[in-house]
Amino acid sequence: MRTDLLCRCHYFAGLAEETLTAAASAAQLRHVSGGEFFFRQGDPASHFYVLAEGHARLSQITPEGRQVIMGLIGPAHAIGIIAAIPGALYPLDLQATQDSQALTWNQRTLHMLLESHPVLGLRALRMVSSRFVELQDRYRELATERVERRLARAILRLVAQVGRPEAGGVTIALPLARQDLAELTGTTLYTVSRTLSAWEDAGIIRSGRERVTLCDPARLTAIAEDLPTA
Amino acid sequence: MRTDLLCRCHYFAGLAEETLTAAASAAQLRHVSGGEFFFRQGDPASHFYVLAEGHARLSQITPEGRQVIMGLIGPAHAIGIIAAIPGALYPLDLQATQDSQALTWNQRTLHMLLESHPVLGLRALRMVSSRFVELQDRYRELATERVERRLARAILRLVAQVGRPEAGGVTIALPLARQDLAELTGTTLYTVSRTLSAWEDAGIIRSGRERVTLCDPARLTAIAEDLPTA
DNA sequence: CGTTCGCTTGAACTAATTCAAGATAAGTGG
DNA sequence: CCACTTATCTTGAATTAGTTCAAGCGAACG
Repeated sequence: MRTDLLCRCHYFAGLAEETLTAAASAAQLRHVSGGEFFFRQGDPASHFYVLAEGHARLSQITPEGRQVIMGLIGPAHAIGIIAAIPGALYPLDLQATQDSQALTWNQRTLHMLLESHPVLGLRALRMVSSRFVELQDRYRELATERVERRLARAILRLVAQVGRPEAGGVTIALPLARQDLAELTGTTLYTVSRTLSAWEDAGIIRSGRERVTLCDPARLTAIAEDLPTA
Repeated sequence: MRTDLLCRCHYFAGLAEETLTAAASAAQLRHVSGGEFFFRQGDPASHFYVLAEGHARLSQITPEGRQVIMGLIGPAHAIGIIAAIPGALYPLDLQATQDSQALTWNQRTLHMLLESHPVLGLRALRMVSSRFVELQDRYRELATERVERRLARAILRLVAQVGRPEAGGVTIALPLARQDLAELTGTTLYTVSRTLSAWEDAGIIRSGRERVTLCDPARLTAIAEDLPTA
């Protein structure tokens, strides 16, 4: 079942059976309780992780103490390939938001794997590059777009990532506070609350305590893409 | 002299003589006139570049036509390692802002180099990772900090990168319009102009047409870091 | 010498933040 | 089961940082 998990993860998907079993058998299992940290910003990058169960939050904290969420991590996400680089430090926090389990490889194991399966090196480059491109897009959004549109995009992304179909809509299957959405989109909890309220009045979403259900994806997409609101 | 250039570039710095000469002799030289593009967003990522002479701008353009500058590139900067990934597309534009020359490797050459010199694979991962971390920092800045502070940081970075000492200060050795600074910091040319004017009145900088000279680095740093303005 | 391009500055406007107060919902313990 | 406590969310009102628009200046350039 470990190899199943690895298959679902972009980093390992489609690799030779032999590579997968080698990786799977070299992995250790680590459990982290909700609220605890897999690692902290500034720690030596000692381990590479593939989340097996639970959810976690990648975030940075500013010198003034304001938090910025760089990503929400679910099962089959790979995190921390930076551990392949000798001497590197983690650039952000990875905090479990629920009780979580992850497969993990330490630096030495990772190096052995990379040496005996060179394709993993190219995969690592591919993964970091694609994250880089995503981050660039978010940067451009933040630099040029209004809060409402950024929030719309964030919700669409989350629905795509962890949406659970339900009567009358798709619910984001994560406890997600207004504050979290604010830190994810670079705004304040008040603006998020106001915007969600407006969308709820318009019948685009339904929402409650730490919960958002998307009812009218087409209209939210129209907001995200600035299409005519016909 | 090609190997000299490579040595000054992070990607190749400190590698074995043999690797450097292999890379240098496999490279082609490409000339691009000011205003022309090395590559455009969406083009197949066919070449890896190390800029030898001139300057260039990495930028994205929004669907609405607003430009965001992701970086300013000078001699000895490596760009486009994404060409090592089969099937990848360039995620942004690289436009020469002056007549420029670059060493370049096409995909096939790059693969041969990477295969015969495995250290280059790790270097690639290291380079992308470190750019990723930088971008994360800029993202956090954009999400949490005011324009003045972001502008201060941008100028300090540029001074560090391409500062030329001069009587009474350090000048950014690049034609740099207010508009460029705006696109670099996610604001408008008007706000940049007002902020620079205020700094000039305060004696922190001197500035003119497409030119900025930093006179009082300490005070600008104080603004960037929000230190007491004693 | 006139035109262009980049820069400055004022004035009006607006999106978003901040602060404050209260409402709602979810636990907690008696 | 109910009162108490705590955390999340909502909403109004005041404020502000930054944008947008408009007009004009001044240096560079053909």
